Amino acid sequence: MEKVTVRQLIRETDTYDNKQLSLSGWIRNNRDQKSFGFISLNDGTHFNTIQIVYENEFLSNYDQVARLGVGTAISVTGQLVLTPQARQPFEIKATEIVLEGDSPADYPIQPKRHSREFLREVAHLRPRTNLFSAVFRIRSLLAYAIHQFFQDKGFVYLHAPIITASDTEGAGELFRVTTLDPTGHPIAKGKSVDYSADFFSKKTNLTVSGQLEAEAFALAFKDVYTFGPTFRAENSNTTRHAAEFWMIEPEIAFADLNDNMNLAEEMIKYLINYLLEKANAEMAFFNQFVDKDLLEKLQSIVTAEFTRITYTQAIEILGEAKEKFEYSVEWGKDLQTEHERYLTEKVFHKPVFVTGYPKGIKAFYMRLNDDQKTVAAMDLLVPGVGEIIGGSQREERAEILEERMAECNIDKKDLWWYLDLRKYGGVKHAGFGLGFERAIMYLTGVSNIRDVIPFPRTVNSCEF
RNA sequence: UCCUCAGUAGCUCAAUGGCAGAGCGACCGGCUGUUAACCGGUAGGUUGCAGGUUCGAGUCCUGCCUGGGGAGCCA
Repeated sequence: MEKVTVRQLIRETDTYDNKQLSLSGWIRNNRDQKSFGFISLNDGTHFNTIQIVYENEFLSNYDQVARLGVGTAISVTGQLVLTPQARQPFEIKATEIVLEGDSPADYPIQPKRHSREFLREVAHLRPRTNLFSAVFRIRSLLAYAIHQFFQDKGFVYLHAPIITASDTEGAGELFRVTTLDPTGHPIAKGKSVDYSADFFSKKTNLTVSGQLEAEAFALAFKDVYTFGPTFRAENSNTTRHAAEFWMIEPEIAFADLNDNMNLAEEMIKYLINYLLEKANAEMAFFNQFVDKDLLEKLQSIVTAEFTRITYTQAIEILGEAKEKFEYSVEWGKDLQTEHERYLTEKVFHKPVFVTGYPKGIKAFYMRLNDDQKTVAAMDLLVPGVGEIIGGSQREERAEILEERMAECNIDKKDLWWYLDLRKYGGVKHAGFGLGFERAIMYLTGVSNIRDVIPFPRTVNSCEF
């Protein structure tokens, strides 16, 4: 007897027509009648379920099977029969159904609509629902697509360190990493902490970005990317922030801001095309139940050229807008969420790159423009999510970089190795960071970051 | 951290200050092709917690807890 998966049956239905086969999975729904019944079975290999038909006549344990509830694991032996006139293209006529793992009546997932909030409380069971089955298969596919995109271009994949000693970027609060015992010596109340006694003999933290290390590798391999977890201990309670999230950070040498934007745009389009091609069932589901305009929106982006404007132009557009903003628009101030969303959703209706931000609101490593006032930064704003990518051309001129570090109160000694990169064969280079979860949100229409991370870590929440 | 809304059966939600309810799920029964089936019945409650006002509080007041949404910060 051939063991098959739902995925095989759906993809190669014809080759299994009328064949005897066996498969195993979990019951999504069981509808019994007097002498026959129907089970919707999902085995995890495909988004869709398949229908198992069972009849009293052929099953010795009909009464037992008829009582099996949602979530029960079973193995089925039977024959595949085409049913072109029914709602499903084929079904399995069971000759044997074996109980593998019972699921009692208090199983929390029911064949009905649940709130996302409730499902977060049962994060260990929610991947068995349609929505989360689709989300997490997309997450897996997207990770693969990202590797394929960069690997096809010859980029080298860099594993940036998770534990670092550099907290220079100022990107929010850090998670301290220490082996010191907080209940005793040498952390005494009211005294400063002696980190020389700590594991690394210095203050260390979980990384907030792999960018600085990626720059080092870009100046050896030319084109590199990181793809790994990053951490922020920021007390932010929004649908777009998590304490632990993944970032993709390509870094390209002998390249400027335009090359950087071209890469970002090409990557976004590649990812959309990849999903439209490889995740039909899931994307159709999102389009039907999560965001009715999703497919239309994504398809239009694949063919559209992303808008590119400067920060100064953005300020002008916002200044002339009839919209009333809560925060004032003024050159030198950072764009607020409401401004970003207005630009991408109301003015351009597609992704927008904003470049050339004032140096005062951007990080020290971004390359100073000739006007001495702005830096070669870029943010990619997309409808629905806001900022999805932040990047820049890096400052490759050692003197100017040191000046900027001084302005930003960064000690040269802490980043001696970063300055070395300018000293020895330093060239112009650029890179950007893409929030992996934000990309998933954008591509699926799911609006809460807690619903695209398998077991999300947010403020006050680290169950599972 | 700030603003705001909410918390009632396992879930999704009702209930003018006056008998705490429905749908789904569960359980029992019915049904010869169901599609989150359908039909009949049964069980299921410390109304988030602690106080207060009132003849009477799910409902009003105070404090706390938890969650959602928005903002800041950012990816």
